[in-house]
Amino acid sequence: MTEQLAGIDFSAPSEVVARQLIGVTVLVDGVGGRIVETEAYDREDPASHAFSGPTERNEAMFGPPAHAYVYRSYGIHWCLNFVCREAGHGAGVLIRAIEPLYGIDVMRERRRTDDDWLLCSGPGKLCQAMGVTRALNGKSLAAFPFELLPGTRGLEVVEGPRIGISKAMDVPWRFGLAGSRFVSKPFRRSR
DNA sequence: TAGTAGATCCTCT
DNA sequence: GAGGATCTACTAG
Repeated sequence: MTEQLAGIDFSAPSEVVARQLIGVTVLVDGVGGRIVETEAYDREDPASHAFSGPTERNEAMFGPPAHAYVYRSYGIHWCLNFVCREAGHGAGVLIRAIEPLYGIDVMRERRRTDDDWLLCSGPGKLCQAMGVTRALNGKSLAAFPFELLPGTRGLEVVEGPRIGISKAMDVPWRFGLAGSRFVSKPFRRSR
């Protein structure tokens, strides 16, 4: 149905969507770039906001797939998730890093840096650079200001343990574009 | 260069 | 009242 966006089936399990999102270009109001790093979160995942059931904050995560779930982290930063699976499931993919391609000047101004790596190499940074706030929580990824463009197929995707969480750290649900210098932390090259 | 701690505020218990 | 899917600056080696 409409869960297909940029060639991605958002009704698939979060770890599948997280892998497929690598290489896809995401824009917010024309500003953004290519996704180079994601993390998958699922309802049955102790590290996930959805683990303890629906609340006012994570309501969007239990909404329809291919929608945005934006939350505040550590009271300071915003983090952007894409909802997947089906409505009511409570699964999502955290966008951790992108390669800046569009509206770079705008991002540099928002982030107050000329270093492209510092623009979007982390969940909080990319939200600041792209102007993501809670105003976008629950918005459809198929409608303005969001825009998703299909990525290059056949990209090499690497995986590893997730970052910045205190539970289920051994689950390899972090995905990244192999060889990209724009990931927040380098992946340990898997053989 | 790598490691550590503080900032800051919303949400849940 | 406590903790968190982070970022940044500061310190030690």
